[in-house]
Amino acid sequence: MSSLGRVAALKAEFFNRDPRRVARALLGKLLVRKTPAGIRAGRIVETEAYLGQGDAAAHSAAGKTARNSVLFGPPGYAYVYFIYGNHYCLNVSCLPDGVPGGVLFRALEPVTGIKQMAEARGIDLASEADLEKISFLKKISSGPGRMSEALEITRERDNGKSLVSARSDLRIVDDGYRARRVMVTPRIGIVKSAEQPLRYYIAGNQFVSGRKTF
DNA sequence: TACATGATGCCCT
DNA sequence: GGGCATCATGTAG
Repeated sequence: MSSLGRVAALKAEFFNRDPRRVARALLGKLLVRKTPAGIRAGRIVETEAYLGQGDAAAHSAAGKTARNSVLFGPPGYAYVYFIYGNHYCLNVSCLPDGVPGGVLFRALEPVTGIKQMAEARGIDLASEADLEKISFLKKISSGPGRMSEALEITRERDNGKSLVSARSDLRIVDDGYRARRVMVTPRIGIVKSAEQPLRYYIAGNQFVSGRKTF
C-alpha cells in the first residue's frame, strides 16, 4: 500500500467492541482493495451499526445460520451478502468470537484507483476532467451496492475473509485523517428497529448516500 | 417445495 | 419522485 503514503492497518482489536463505537471510529479510515492491476481505495464516510441483541434489523437477530455465521465469529472479518437480486453489501464483524454484531459500509469518497473503480462500475470516462468532477465521483461509491461494485466485492470472493490479516487483499488503514464532525441518524432502508440512531456519517461530506442533515 | 421479502440502485417521468 | 429488476435466504407448509 505504498502509494497511499504512511498508513497503519487496523488490527482485530479495533473491531473487538460495540458496533456503535466501531461504526463511528471507522469514519475517515481508508478501505483498500489490492488487485493485480493496482490499488483501489476510498475514504469511509458513512457507516451503520448492526447490534446482535435487541436489534430486529440485524441479520443476526434471529440467530446463527449458514448465511450470517461470520457475524457470530471473531472480529475483523468480512460479512458480504447479496440483496435485491442485484447488489452486494459489505460488513465487518465486531465483538468477540461468539457474540454477534457488525458494521455496514455505506459510502466511500474515492481516493486511489479511481479509473479502475469507474470501469468496474461501468461508468464511462468522457475525459480526464471527469476525475475532478464531484458529480462524476459521486457515482462511483456513494451507496453500499455501488461501493461493492467499485471494489469488485462479492460474496463468493470476500465473505469470511479477514480484513485485518497482512495477507488480505481487502484491508482498512488509518492515514491520520480525522473527521471533524459526525452526524448520527436512523438507518436507511430498514423497517424493523427503524427509529434507532445507528447510522453515522461525516458531516458535510459530499459522498454520503441517502438523506443528509448537514 | 413454495413463497415472501429485503441493510438497493437505475431509469424514466 | 416512483416503479421495477432480480435472486438468495429463511421459514412455513
